[in-house]
Amino acid sequence: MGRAMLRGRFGVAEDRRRQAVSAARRLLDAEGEDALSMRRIAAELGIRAPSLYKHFADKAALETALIADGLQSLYQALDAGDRGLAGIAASYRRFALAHPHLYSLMTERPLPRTELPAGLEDQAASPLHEVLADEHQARAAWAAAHGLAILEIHGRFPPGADLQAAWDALVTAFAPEK
Amino acid sequence: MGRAMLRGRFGVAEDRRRQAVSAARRLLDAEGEDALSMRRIAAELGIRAPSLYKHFADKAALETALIADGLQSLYQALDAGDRGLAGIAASYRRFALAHPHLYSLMTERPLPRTELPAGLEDQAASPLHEVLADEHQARAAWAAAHGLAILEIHGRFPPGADLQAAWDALVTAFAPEK
DNA sequence: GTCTATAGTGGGATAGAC
DNA sequence: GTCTATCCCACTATAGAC
Repeated sequence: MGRAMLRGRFGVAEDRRRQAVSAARRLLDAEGEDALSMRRIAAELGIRAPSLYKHFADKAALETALIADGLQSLYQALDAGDRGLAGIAASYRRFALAHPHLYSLMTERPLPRTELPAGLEDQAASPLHEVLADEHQARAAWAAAHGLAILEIHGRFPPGADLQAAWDALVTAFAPEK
Repeated sequence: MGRAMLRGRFGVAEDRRRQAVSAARRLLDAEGEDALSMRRIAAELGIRAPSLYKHFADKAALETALIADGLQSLYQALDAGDRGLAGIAASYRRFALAHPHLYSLMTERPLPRTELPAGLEDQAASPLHEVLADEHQARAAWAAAHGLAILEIHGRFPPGADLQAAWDALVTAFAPEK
């Protein structure tokens, strides 16, 4: 039995990729996007930056893996929570606020669609589409949730604003039973 | 009569400030945020980067002036258009898509409230508050408009998606007469 | 108010040895 | 697959002459 099998589904190289993505997520959560340099990520693994290029073509490839990881996590968060519109909204908000820098990285740039695992984007969106069948309504509702989340992350609402009330207003506005 | 009076309301320094902000806006519109360096902005004026520090304390101060200029333009766009919710939405979208990099700069970071002209933020928000009196609804509607605009700017919707239909769904969801 | 010169920082990425 | 050494880049910002 070769070593590869003892390591399970993936070889060493794949492990390093996963480790690098985890390290990048830790850095992002703890220190924000400025900390996301090849040097810092490598240091988290106890190696030097040039070694990362044996596992990722360039920094963009590492970021794409990070975005895919984030989409997976977001889907799990939505899937695990309450299935109604209010529940989805609550899970979405909770995820965004728990990982603000990751959430920004995931949403404030074009999606590298061709580099992502097939179906991942649709999977992450599926809980919302299950409760809002009309695609235009679903897009508007997603945009509204994203807007509230990202504006809250960036501290754009007046200090002391009751944002839960704003989320409630969003849910009411798009409530399917209306 | 001194030279200052011949120049109108502001002196030379103030002119340079305005020129720098205009140059920054041109650069942003034409080449995006990466082009917004002190060197590039100075070059647009035919001077060197260090000279800009006679007019702005640091880069953040220049960016704040740029954001204030953008808020002013946004208000003018909203004020000049149709006053209903649909009209405001249309003007908002048009402004964001006409100046995507400026719009990103204006919204994807905390607002430097204490450094902005007093009342500017409220003025920009006033057209929406005139049509949506409930503050929670107004916040949700603003977030929805921002979400649609910024996601469209970043190319996050599926290619070929009918985004006008999504904006229509937004307006319908928040329509005051409902 | 502009200039030149430069300090100081940090980044992505490659070459080639082991 | 990791290392060291290094390249090349770009940026913000300051000092001091004019």
